[in-house]
Amino acid sequence: MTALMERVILHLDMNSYFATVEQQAHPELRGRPVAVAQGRSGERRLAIAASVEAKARGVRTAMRYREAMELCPELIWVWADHHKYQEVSKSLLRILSDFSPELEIFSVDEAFLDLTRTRRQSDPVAAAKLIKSRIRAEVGEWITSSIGIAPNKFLAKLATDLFKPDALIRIRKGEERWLLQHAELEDFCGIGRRIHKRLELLGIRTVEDLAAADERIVKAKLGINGVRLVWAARGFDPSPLEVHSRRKDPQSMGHETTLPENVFDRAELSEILLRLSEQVGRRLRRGGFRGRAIHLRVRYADFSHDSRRIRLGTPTDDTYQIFAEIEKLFASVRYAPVRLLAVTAAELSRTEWHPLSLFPEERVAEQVKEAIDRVNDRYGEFTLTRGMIPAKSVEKQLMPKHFGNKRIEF
DNA sequence: TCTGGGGTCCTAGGACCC
DNA sequence: TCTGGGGTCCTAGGACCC
Repeated sequence: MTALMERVILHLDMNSYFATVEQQAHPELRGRPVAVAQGRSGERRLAIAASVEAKARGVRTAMRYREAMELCPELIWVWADHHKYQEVSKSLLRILSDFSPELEIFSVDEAFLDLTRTRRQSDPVAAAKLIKSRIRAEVGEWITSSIGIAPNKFLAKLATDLFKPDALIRIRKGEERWLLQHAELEDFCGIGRRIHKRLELLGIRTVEDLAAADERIVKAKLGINGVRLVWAARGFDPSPLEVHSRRKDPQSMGHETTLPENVFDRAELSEILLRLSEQVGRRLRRGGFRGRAIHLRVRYADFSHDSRRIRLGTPTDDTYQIFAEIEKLFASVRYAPVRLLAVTAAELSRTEWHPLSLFPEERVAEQVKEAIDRVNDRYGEFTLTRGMIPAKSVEKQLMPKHFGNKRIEF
């Protein structure tokens, strides 16, 4: 009975990933405190990763520039290069896929591997050692990883998280309690600040409390996720791997930006929304998707936020249609200084092949869109951008009011 | 204690229909 | 007409992850 076969799940987590990739790429950074920066220059810059040397000085992920510099004045800042991290990630995944085809990409620096039905199943620790050494040899000596092995995903990840960095730990069936005794509720994947607070209100303060909790009560208060947490506290997690090669299409595509300073001016905010709509539209077209729902999110200076969503009659990948919807949504939100804007397309579907439109103006619009995308693919984002008019007929419906006179006639 | 940018999933409640 | 119950669709928002 295969159902009774003990699962062997391996979880891989890269140590200080972005920072070690930078140290690998730039030898002069090795052994020195490095922070990988994202966001705007100045006060709103933020460390999204820190090297072990920086962490030793108290610098942590998601720390602001000023605070990090106070803790570690000789901190070296490097701007994040996500393209590079993605490329390195690909070589990691190539190594992992040599060990099992059942591979789930959890994030740019984390993955699950199911060894249950492979020849590695009998000695997963040897496999893990081999994975770690191959990463060092083939990706870079500075790139280190942690690996946890357990009968399910939850325990494998918990093991990695509890024993990193540079960990290699195996939890066998029967050893779940031992691992869970080392864990706090905050260590659980799925328990953030809010859930932790709500559990506390139920009198649940430890992993033991959670394991002993009445499922029905937790479900009433926290829904289905609460039940999953109770199971997890008992060492049980039935969730399957979301295998990469069978992975579902994305559910949504979005872009957001935190403004260098708070903005009140609607016209200025509209321009930013147009740029975000363009980024979303381009990504949809490049990926061959269209979105049926368009979603706007606004974060205000005081950190409160509004969100608005609209469902379209037919899915779209058109920048100007996305923007037209976003403008309508934007008209319905509060009028207050804005800190962040986000545009997302959801309910994605694959773009169907369609014969060239019968209507000349639509055909022109399609060709113009493709031409713009080609130019931007080649010369970079926003080489050709607003001010472009797809076609006169389209212009009437879709061109925003404040486009001004930067027009190119086709 | 207010941190960026990319996502995922779940739930409450209103609108609408029969 | 203001009265039931059930179902579905839709939006806003909450919470989590890295």
